[in-house]
Amino acid sequence: MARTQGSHSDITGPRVRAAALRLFAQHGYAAVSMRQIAREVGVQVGALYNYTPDKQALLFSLLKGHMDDLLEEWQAEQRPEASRARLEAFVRFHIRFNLARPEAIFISYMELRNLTPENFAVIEALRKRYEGALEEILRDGQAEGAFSVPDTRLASYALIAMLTGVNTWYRAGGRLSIAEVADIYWDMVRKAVSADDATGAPQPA
Amino acid sequence: MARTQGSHSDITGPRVRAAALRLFAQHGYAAVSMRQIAREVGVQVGALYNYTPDKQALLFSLLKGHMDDLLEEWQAEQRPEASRARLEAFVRFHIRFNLARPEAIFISYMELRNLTPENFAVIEALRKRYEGALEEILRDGQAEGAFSVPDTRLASYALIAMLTGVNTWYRAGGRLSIAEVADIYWDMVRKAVSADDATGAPQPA
DNA sequence: GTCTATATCTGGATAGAC
DNA sequence: GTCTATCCAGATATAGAC
Repeated sequence: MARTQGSHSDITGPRVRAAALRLFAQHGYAAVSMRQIAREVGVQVGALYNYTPDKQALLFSLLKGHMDDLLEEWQAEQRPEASRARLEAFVRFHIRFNLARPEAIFISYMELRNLTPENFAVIEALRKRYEGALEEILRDGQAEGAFSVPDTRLASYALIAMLTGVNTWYRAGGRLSIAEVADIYWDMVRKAVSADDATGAPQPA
Repeated sequence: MARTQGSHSDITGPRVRAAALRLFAQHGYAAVSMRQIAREVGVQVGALYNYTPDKQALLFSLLKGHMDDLLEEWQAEQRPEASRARLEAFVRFHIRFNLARPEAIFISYMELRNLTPENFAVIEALRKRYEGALEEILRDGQAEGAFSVPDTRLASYALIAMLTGVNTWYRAGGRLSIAEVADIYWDMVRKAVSADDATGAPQPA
């Protein structure tokens, strides 16, 4: 910081992205100025334009990189398994992945409307691909009779929302480890998609 | 629109709030200018300041009014019933209430960080009161043996997130009515909090 | 690659006439 | 209560020296 001259292209680029990610997550894209980002990096504002053509491209690059990571890591997780095991893997992967990068997750949900229409379409397509993976698991399990999920589309929306919600309250160093949280959520998911005999009827106390 | 003079305090006030709600929901608080709001209402910018001391107060007023409505309507819904019936009432109320005012719900989640710390504390306290109502239902049901929810705090977060997520995909005039959506979500919630015998063991196909 | 300086624009908010 | 005009701060982005 407070450096006044010199060339550091190798490290400045990542620092610009890191600063933008942090500031966008904290204050919101529209509320963050290029001056703020420059100050955080420790350069003058003009220098930022060596690394991004404009502010919009910076946001898009962060979101695109995040979605690419997500799809790549989920691909690497794939095993040929029964639906129930695949669903459990999805639940645990989603929670673990999201909690490892809360800022990227946050801007991925909050800043979609600040993308240009073209950029939005790209991100949206990737998001649908990921969420489609969950729906496919539910469809397969329903077909096999492992789950009782009459509307797999709605169920996939419901489960994604529930799992993603972990990021709104989880704080590292709290009462529960990530694995414990995943255990509890998996238990709820497992029951939510299961067949039971209590439909409508009151349960025995 | 395009009107150039005259006094309309009785109607301009609500129109300012309506325009702000719509624009904040669509573009985000930070991205919307007072000039845009004025244009939407059909007045000049200076006139807005007859109805709000500043832009921040306008946002706070919208969020506060929304939370007051929410808590008031939920109170009116209360009946002395068994936990299971109270949970069902919560699920149906939450979905119905949220789908009736998507813009207010949207800014209530997206614009919290654009409140001043004092204003944020007020809204946050009201939100906690509402979410606490759900947790209380879960605690009661757990104590009565009607539910199997080891961690009522986490379960309340999970269910709230799942239910609130409806607003991200539901569109009026689509395949399902609000009541049908509520039926499907209630079915998942009911199972998620129920006791079952499949813990860990694979189910018969 | 970074700096300083600047062009150009838009923002929130206010003053005073009507 | 609304309008017009304006202040002033801050925004994105660029130009040209080093």
